[in-house]
Amino acid sequence: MATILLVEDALELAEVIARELESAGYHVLAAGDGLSALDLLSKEACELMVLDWMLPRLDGLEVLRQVRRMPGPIASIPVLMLTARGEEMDRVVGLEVGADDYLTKPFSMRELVARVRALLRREEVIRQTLRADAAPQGTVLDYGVLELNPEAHQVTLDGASLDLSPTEFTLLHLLLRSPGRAFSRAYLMEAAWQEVSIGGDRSVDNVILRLRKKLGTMGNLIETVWGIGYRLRPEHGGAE
Amino acid sequence: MATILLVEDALELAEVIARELESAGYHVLAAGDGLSALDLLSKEACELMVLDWMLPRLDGLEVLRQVRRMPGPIASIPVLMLTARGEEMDRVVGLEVGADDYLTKPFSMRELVARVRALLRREEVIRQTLRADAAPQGTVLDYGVLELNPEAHQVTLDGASLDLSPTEFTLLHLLLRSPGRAFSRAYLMEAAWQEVSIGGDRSVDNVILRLRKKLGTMGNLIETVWGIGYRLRPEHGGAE
DNA sequence: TATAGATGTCGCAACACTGTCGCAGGGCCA
DNA sequence: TGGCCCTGCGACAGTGTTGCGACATCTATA
Repeated sequence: MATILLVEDALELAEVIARELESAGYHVLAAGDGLSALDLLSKEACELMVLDWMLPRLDGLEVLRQVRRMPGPIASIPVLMLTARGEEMDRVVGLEVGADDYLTKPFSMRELVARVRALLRREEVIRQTLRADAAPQGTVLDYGVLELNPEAHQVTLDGASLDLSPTEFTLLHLLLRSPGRAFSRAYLMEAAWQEVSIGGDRSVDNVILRLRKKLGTMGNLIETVWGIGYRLRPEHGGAE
Repeated sequence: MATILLVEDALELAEVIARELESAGYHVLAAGDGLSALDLLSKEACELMVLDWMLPRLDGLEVLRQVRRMPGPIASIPVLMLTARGEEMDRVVGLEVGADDYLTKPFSMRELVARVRALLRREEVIRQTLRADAAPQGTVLDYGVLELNPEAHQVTLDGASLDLSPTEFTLLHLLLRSPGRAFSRAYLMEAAWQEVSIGGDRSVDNVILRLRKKLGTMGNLIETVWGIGYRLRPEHGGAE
């Protein structure tokens, strides 16, 4: 699981947050001030930083600045800022230095975890996008009797042309690029809709439903991963 | 490597972005306001523009408008717009003015780079395809009962000569060169009109409409790809 | 300058797409 | 086993897209 660097000087709050994140399945490193945060960051591999605005020795803003100036990929680590005051000024400054998201105290642990999860997910979407981008775009994807041609924007099933709507096409394309991999609804939402999902992810369900219907007997190619989302049935020898 | 024009008035953010883009291998030019952006753009060769929505002197929207009105190919430069979370600028508004993508602050640097790369890549693909499509082709194209002779600038349907207007001819020629490939309206616009489409792509519709009409019963050779554009029905054994 | 053909724009109607809802069925955990 | 949550699925309404005729504009030509 992902490692999160928590930078918070208020000990009690730090403990609560750490516990919460850990029970959400993350590995948490904690720092009580800015300097040790920077120190830790340069030594340990972290995927995300939760950073309090007010810190002893080196405040959050300054930490953020320095992080962004660090060499290597660590400089672009996603940062979730915690700020006590909701004053507009603070936000603007924070954002301009390059925080990825912010949360104003007081906040619920539920919300914190949600934001963290969202940030990490977005990061994953980005990584995938970059990878997909490196591959030739117009590649025809083959998957048993299914064939998807991005250039012609067309899908054929067993040679017969399938008439898919844009959304259906995008989603199938996504699934087809990583057969066997399970995608969460939220992930699919962000990747195919380019939007942050705010609840109501039944839209994804519906597209899947329609896709399955159009696939007819091949509808079972799309498997449901209970409690998670969907995936394309891993392709194994001639099981058609 | 590609040159990117960064237009952002918040200095710190601009620096962070510039550093990030540069370490991603791009050459970055920076402007702090709209006027200097336009100035720079007309003097230097840039492949992409990252444009903040809120700018002193001339806001992003206006800059974009003027850019799109500039003479020459520079008008079609890909633009990635930056907006703050508060300023409700939807995809809709952005796309209406002709932004190719947009990002809402706060965003991660990784995401920015990902988008930039995606835009440049898309542009590159389009350029290549356009070049290929523009290559002189003297070959007579056959497509079932349709025959197009570029030299004679003539089309015959079932042996009978078809009277096409120049635009209609160009468009049909384009479609005919890649049967089955789906063309977006924007692409057709660029290819046949040598113009950047800024909305109003109903012109394409109309040419298609007229083409279909002239093709008579064969009008259904040109298929509509919903939400995308048009394509010539792939030619394959009597699947009518 | 008048005319005809070519081409872009507009508006309306038809249609496709998509998100939401409610209900039913089934898996998961205590 | 019972309750709860998740998923499947049909229906429906709002929205966006396309087809198409009508009209305005532009251009070349006599």
